[in-house]
Amino acid sequence: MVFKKVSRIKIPEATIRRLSLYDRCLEEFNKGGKKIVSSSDIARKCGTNPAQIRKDFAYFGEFGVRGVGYYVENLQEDIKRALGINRSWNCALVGAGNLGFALLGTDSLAKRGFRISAIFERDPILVEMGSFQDIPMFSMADMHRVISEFGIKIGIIAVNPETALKVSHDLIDAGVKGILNFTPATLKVPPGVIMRNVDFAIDLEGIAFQLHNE
Amino acid sequence: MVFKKVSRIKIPEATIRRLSLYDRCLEEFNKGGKKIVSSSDIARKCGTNPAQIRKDFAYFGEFGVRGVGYYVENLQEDIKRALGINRSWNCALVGAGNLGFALLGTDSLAKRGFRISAIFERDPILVEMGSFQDIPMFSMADMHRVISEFGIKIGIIAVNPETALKVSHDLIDAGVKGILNFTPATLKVPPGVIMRNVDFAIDLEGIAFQLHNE
DNA sequence: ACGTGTGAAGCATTTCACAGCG
DNA sequence: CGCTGTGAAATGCTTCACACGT
Repeated sequence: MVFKKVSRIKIPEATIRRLSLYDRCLEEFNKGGKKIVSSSDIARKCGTNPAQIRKDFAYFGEFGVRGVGYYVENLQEDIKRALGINRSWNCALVGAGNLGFALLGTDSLAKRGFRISAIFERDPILVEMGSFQDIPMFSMADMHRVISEFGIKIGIIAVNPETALKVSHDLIDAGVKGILNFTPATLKVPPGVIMRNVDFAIDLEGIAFQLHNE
Repeated sequence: MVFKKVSRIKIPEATIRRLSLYDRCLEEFNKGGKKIVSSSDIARKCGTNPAQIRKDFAYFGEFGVRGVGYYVENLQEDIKRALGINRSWNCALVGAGNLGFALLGTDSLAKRGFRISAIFERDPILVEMGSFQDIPMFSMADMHRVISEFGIKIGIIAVNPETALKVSHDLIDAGVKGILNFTPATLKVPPGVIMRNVDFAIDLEGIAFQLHNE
């Protein structure tokens, strides 16, 4: 197996998203006891085409064996390495409302290597509790100190839209380099900081549009 | 203003997403008392470029006035019409866990014309309550009957991943044509049914990838 | 013989640049 | 004159088809 240096080739955002998907598929193949898969196997399972998959891999190296296929376990390792999730990432959750609890309640983040290691919340009564599920909980005022102390690089904004702008500034001031924003607010970030939005309403609007035009 | 028939021209998914964004921006311009905006105004506010915006509009018609710009209110109407959200859509929420409550607790869906008009939940104790925030709550077994009676066309899956596959089948059987899936399960749908996935972990992996490569 | 890896072709989307119109 | 609307150019992404290695 050969692993390219990612160097200065621009890799399509779509490729990255698909790699995450492939990785999930492989998880299932693995559970099913499959040792070797072909690009067509993966394609069938996750609804892309085989050439796409091989091309996606090719950005990062040669992960397979010609005439044979891909060794499931090796491939998973390679993909994780390519994505940078062959390690654990500490995240800060800002906002302990229903959405925040939903994120804490699912294991799908932890399973993918994202550990929420601090919670920040406005409501003093909640903060009073000190922690939730063994994750320490702080007031908003502690954000700068805690995030730099913990060396947290990823922040998750799950507050109400009005507060989102201030929170994003505070996170960035504290040294966060990547933000996942669950509010519909359009937040601007300085270069060097990555920002990704999750907006249910936009997805629903996409659905509405399709249905609208039969 | 001229409004094209959407006819059989394929409109990029990305254009649809951006239109939703533009609409939000206009909301803010509107609140700020602005009556007329240019494509550059919108571009600045939501981080695209003016040509992109004009091109996006052009798929649907001529929304502006040459030499002048766009009348904010008219433009919003036109965009909503283009997206098919100049009306209200009834949705069914399946799963009344933290995530479900988070969706119910935010007004951002209602503000965009999506009304959750039925909740389905597995836990009998919750179902016993009969309703939540005036929205009737049913057991899973009632899904087929209620959805066809109410004429619901959009379903939101907010259950655990193991249950997601069955729920998707049940929704489709009941006549749902669009599904928003919050689980990481990869669900296949028959032609004629739209499926959109919301997967936080994939977005986080996108962030991790960027950070990983400086 | 088989399935990967990859240049080249094909398609889609974005950006440019300017004509058109108030 | 200014800003939209739009063909044409540029860019980016996906699919094809076949050489290559096992």
